[in-house]
Order: sequence, then structure tokens, then C-alpha cells
Amino acid sequence: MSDKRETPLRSPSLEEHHCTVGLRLEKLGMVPFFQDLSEEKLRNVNKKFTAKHYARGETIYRQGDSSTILRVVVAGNVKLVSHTLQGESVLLDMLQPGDFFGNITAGNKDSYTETTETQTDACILSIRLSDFREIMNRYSSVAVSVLDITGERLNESQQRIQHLSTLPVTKRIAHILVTLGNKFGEENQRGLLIQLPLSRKDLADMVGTSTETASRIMSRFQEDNLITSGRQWVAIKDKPELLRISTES
Amino acid sequence: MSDKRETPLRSPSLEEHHCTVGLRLEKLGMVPFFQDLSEEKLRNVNKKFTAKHYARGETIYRQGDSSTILRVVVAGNVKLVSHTLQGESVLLDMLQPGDFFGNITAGNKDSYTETTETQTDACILSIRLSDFREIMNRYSSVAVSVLDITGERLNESQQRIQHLSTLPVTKRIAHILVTLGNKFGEENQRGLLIQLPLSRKDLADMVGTSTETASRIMSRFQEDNLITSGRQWVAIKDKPELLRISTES
DNA sequence: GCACTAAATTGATCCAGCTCATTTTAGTGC
DNA sequence: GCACTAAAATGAGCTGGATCAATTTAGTGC
Repeated sequence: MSDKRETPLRSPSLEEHHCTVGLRLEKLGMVPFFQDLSEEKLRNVNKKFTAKHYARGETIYRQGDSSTILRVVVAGNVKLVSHTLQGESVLLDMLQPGDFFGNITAGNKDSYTETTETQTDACILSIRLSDFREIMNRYSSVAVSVLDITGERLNESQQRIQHLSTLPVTKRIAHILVTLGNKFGEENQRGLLIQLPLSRKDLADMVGTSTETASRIMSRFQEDNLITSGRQWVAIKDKPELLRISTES
Repeated sequence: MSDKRETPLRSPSLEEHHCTVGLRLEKLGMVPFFQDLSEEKLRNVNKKFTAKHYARGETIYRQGDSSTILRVVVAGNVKLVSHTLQGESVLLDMLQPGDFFGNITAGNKDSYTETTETQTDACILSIRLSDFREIMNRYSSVAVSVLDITGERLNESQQRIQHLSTLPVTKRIAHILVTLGNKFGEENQRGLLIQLPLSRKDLADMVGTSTETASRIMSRFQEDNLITSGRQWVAIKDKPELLRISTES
């Protein structure tokens, strides 16, 4: 198994047997909304979860499926995509270990509003939504934490609405690159490498443009020495300048 | 005080002295997240709130102001607007009695991300954010309710992102009209009247287009007998058709 | 009923970004 | 090193909607 890989991205492979109970308790403690629970309570909560391994590119659930399960990423990356009737796709979010997804909201909505797909091999924990809601009702610290995360996501969404409504594509792309750099970036000889398979199409679906336009803009950024990139990977060479571009008037 | 008003909208005027403690307890019970509290607990919670009357068009707080207060609409309508550096505005939400606004999220963000302005005369309750968070920590039912509302808002935002990314302006406007009709509509001889001062600019800021384009599209809808409208008001005459327009492929 | 004003409408022009079509290239497996 | 493939880049033409400018009108106060 000599490594002839050219991508600067870390191998996405993850041994299936590593996605297991042992890992679970440890990781659950890391999940922000369980941080305030005692060891004992945590062990109790842990019993409700099951772990499952997914290969890269697998679909975890589809838009419209009945939403009775809440999930947490333990390892790998997951992307949330919403599909329109016309077959276009909008990339809603890109998740990291520690992030939850599914529908926390009980009530009316009983089906998922997005499709989720693994972007790398991944290990995912599942819990029945009803069980999770019971936990939130029992431990208000959990409910408040989940609320804080949800509120944060709402703020991000609103910022994105603002960008879609008012900024030209170049600035939107510059901005998303900076954001991804902050969230997934790893310093490296090539610059700040975004540790995540990231195609031009992904980028386009994140900022609401066409693949071609995203590609043209990325070419320009490359010419201007702001980034380096290859197939499905991007490294940022000049974050301050990208930030400036995204915010200049 | 003979009524020479021509608008079909109900008078927005609200007597200042009606915005008071008496009203408060009654209304607080109506706020969804306090519904599960007992009469006694509710009375306790009520003490933390203060009421204030605002005239139409007043600014309650501005984007950037320190966000230590959480507010609830008791009467009237409030709009949340986010302003860009270039002076464009994005209308994030239009609130009704029972809706809360401000930052529930504690943590990092300590300033408001939007400006809020009354769209009619309004009566607003305020509570210190720290007090409210204490309530959520004490009563998990409150935290869970607030979470459900926030999750619902997140879903709406994501749908809006999808629309901005994939739909042409005509469909976006048709959709927002239906949504506003459902939320603020009142059946009436003119059709389903949206009970809310609503200008072409408001509409444009909601769907991310220019006032002129919004006006042109509204003219077309009027020609096609889908709506009737005047200054700052809109009545829907054919909701099914608007819905069809917004979803057709 | 009349005058006033901000909202709404309408026209004309222009361009950012989309679409469609083709070529090039990075990365992998052999 | 070579062949293969899906991703990326690039070109050309077109259009939805923005912008700028001017006119009309709904609603109010008197």
C-alpha cells in the first residue's frame, strides 16, 4: 500500500471497526451539549446511541424521509444538501466531528428538509429523536446548549441570506473561502489547506452560482496568487486579501 | 375623529396606556414558550419583564448595539432589517404578537446582528438576557420551546437560501406573497388582505431584488388578477395560482 | 374638494453571470 | 510511464434583472 496519492488532502479512509462504542463515550463528552453532564449521566445518555460507519459518498438519509433520528458526526465530514424540483442543489452546510444534524425540532415537520451525504469516510452516532427530546427535558443544560448551537446556525444562515441578496459572486466566493479556511484549514507548505474534498461544484452550490462561474473566479484568484488548488482541494495563500475582497465596498 | 382613511389596513394606532402590566401577564401566557408554566411560575417570570410602547416607524435597537435584552412583541408588528456596508437593506423577518427577538444565544456574539423597527404602533416586553437564560436553565420546557421556535426559523432561513440560490424573482415574490398571506392574511371583500403596511421596497428587501423589479412584477400580478394593491397594502385574490407560479418548474 | 408628498410605475440601457459547447488537465490505477 | 476519467477551465453568446431617470398616482391633511 505505497502512497502514490497526489492530493495534499489527508486520506479519508477510516477503519470501519474504529467506529464503535469505545470511541463513543469519549467523543460524546466532546460534543458541546453534553459537556455539562456528569460522568455518570453521560454514561446513561450514551446507552441511547448507536454508531455506524459510512464510506465516502454514501447517502445517510434523503430529503423527505421520515425524520425520527438525530445524528452526531464522530469522525469525518458530512454535507447537507437541499435539492430543488428542477434538480439544482444547494449546499446548506458542511459538518465536522461534534456537529449534530437531523431535525431537533419536533412538532409539525416530520420529514427531513435536506439530503445528507458523507464527504469523507465517516463515523456517525444515532439516537431516536424522542429519546433526545427526553434528555433535553430532563437536563436543561443540554437544551440550552443545543439552542445556542441552533441560534448560531440561524445567524450564519441570515448572513448568507444577506450575502446572496447583496454581494456579487466574487465576494461571496472570497468570503466562503475564508470561512472554510477558518473552519477546516490546516497550515501546510502550500498555505492554509482546507482539509476537505471540495469541488468547484461544491463551492458553486454553497454560494448560489454556476460551476463555470465558480471555476472562472477561482482561476482568477489563482492568477492573483491568493490560492493554490487542484482537483477537489483548495489551499489559501493570502487570507487577508481574500477577506478584504469579500468586504470591500 | 371621523375616519377618512382609504387604506384597507386596520388603523395601526395603539393607545400607549394599553401597553402595560395588566396586558402583560395575560399576553405572556400566550407566548408559546411559557405555555407549560403554572400560573404561579408565570407570575414569577412576569416580574422580570417591563413593557414599553413604540410608535410606528421607531427603531427599537440598531445593528451593533450591545445585545443584553431579549424582547417579545405583545401588540403590533416589528421588522428585522440587516444593513450592509453599502447601505442596502435585507428584511430578515416580520414579527407578530407572540414572537420574540434579540439574541437568545449568549456566548460570543454580544451585539445585535440586525436593526429592528416597528412597522405599526407596538407594545414590546423586555427582559434581561441573563434573566431569561436563568429561566431557561430552571425550566427546561421553556428552553425546549425556544429551541423549537429557533429551529423553525432556521428551517425558514434555509428555504429562503434555496430560493435565493435557485428561483427567479417572479417565483420568489409569488412565494413570499403566499407566505405573508398565510401569516398575516385576513379574509375581506378585497380578497385575502395582508394586515401589515407593506411597501414594494419591503417586498424587494425580502426577496433580494430591486424596488423597481418588485414593482414591475406586482404590476403584472395585478394585471393577471392575482392581487389587488395600493400604497403599502396588498390583498391576494388568487392564492392557488400564486402558489402554482412559485412552485412550477 | 384641493394640494401635497412619498410610493409606485414605467421606460431605456447595460452588464454580471448563466448556458451551452468544447478542450484541457489533475489524479488514479495499472 | 501510460491510459483513463471526471474535474476543471475556457470560449462565445444571450438574458434576467440592475440601474438611472422621469412620470404618475394613492392616500392624507387641510
